[in-house]
Amino acid sequence: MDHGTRRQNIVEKLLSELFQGLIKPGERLRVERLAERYGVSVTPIREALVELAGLGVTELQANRGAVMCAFGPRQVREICQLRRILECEATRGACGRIAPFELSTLKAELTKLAGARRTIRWSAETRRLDSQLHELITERCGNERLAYEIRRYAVLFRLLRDARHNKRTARDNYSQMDENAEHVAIVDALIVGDAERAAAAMAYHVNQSAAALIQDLFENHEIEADRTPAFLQTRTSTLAATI
Amino acid sequence: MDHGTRRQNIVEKLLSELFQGLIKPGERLRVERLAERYGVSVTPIREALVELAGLGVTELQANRGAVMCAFGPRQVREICQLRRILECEATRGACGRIAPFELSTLKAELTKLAGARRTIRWSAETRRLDSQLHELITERCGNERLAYEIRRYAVLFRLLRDARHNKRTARDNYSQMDENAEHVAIVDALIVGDAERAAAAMAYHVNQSAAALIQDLFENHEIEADRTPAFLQTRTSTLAATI
DNA sequence: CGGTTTAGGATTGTATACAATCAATCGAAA
DNA sequence: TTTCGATTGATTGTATACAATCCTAAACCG
Repeated sequence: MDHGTRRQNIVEKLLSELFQGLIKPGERLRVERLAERYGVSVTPIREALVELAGLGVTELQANRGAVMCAFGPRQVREICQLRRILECEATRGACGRIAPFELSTLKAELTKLAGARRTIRWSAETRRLDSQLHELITERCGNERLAYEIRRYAVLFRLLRDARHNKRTARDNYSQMDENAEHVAIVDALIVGDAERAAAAMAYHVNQSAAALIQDLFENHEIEADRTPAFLQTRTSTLAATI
Repeated sequence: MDHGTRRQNIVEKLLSELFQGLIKPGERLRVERLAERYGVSVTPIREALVELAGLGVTELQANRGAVMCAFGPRQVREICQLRRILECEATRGACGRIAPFELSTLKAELTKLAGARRTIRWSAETRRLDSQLHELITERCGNERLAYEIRRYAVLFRLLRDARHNKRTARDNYSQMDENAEHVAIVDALIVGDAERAAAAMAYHVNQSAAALIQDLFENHEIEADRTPAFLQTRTSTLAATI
């Protein structure tokens, strides 16, 4: 039935459970237990853990198995920061590599949507155009490897968004700031060929969605002190060791 | 003996062989053959292939195994471009997070080395300080995930440098432009806290080493036309399909 | 009483056996 | 002759059996 796709399925399931808080950071992932939980043997489980380690969400310790890495607001922020770095560079690269025709078509759809009533259909269309814009920029960025890394992170991002969706109540589902305006800003800059402005618009857009993500996923979460203080306070001990 | 580390060993060996041109792009990697070649069973081979797929050097096709991805000047350039993106951002982040004491110590070593005679010992010291600077910036960049990705790419980069070293004749081993000067420029900018100048210096440094790498690895290679032409020439057909 | 050591169980890592899938070839019918 | 389908061989993906390693804890000596 699913012969040949078990590893990928398990990767997605484990990621999803992690993002929903069902697996706690530091928890050991025992292959046998996971195998019986998902109704498969340990082989695809092990391979999934290797893949997850490549994504930086599990740590493989030799002869000691896999443990979940930390996951909280800070980690989400870091994921989004990395996504911002990658997508901004892709936007710069894509500038001048996308036909004006494509851009104007996209812009027309976006502006039409920006003025439309906010229904379920509107929300779905917004997400569709979001994916379309990001994928267009990714595939035209001129650097296959950059595109590959962006897609790797897109998986993480999509599952984070799903986790957010599961957690959210239906109340303010459409109250988010208008993504379409942010998209139009990106497209406008691409149309006139201003790479830096396009990158800046993309940075703003990614930061906005990052903030919304963290807000909804961890709104009742204890505030963690990750505004790192001046280096001298915390680094003194390590300084003595490294110098 | 090497119980628990076989996967990693095989990852490194396969990467090394790829970078030396012993495995051709598009070639299918049959697990059985690799298993007997390396004297292990197929299990660690399979896991290594999963990990390599995460690094973007193999492609896993469901029920059809793994094939080597393309590898040439273009791919090396893309790897280096990504490294530049990551390390530049890390440099920005590390600005203000490294104690002046550490920076001045490092600068003293670098300047001393810049004036020294170019012996084998000089070369080794240069590489040592190169690693030290990059690792310092990486671990202080303030973003654990960014650091993780940089280290992932550092593996690729180290093996590329090794492959270059194997290919190089002994002749002009030290004729490279002075890396130490580039390092001093980075450190200087960090000392005065100018994040953008530090990032620019890092960009220059990474680009220089990328050029040297490509030069030595592919000097007799056919020039490939990857200065992508205006989009309209090659993209016309796909345009019709996607719009 | 404290520290070291050494069985025991639990868990991982590796090898191997088996099932599912794919590609290629052969053959038969249109 | 060409095209469609079945068959077969090769190869992958999965399950399971076994070996190596780690963690715990109790026994043993100082």
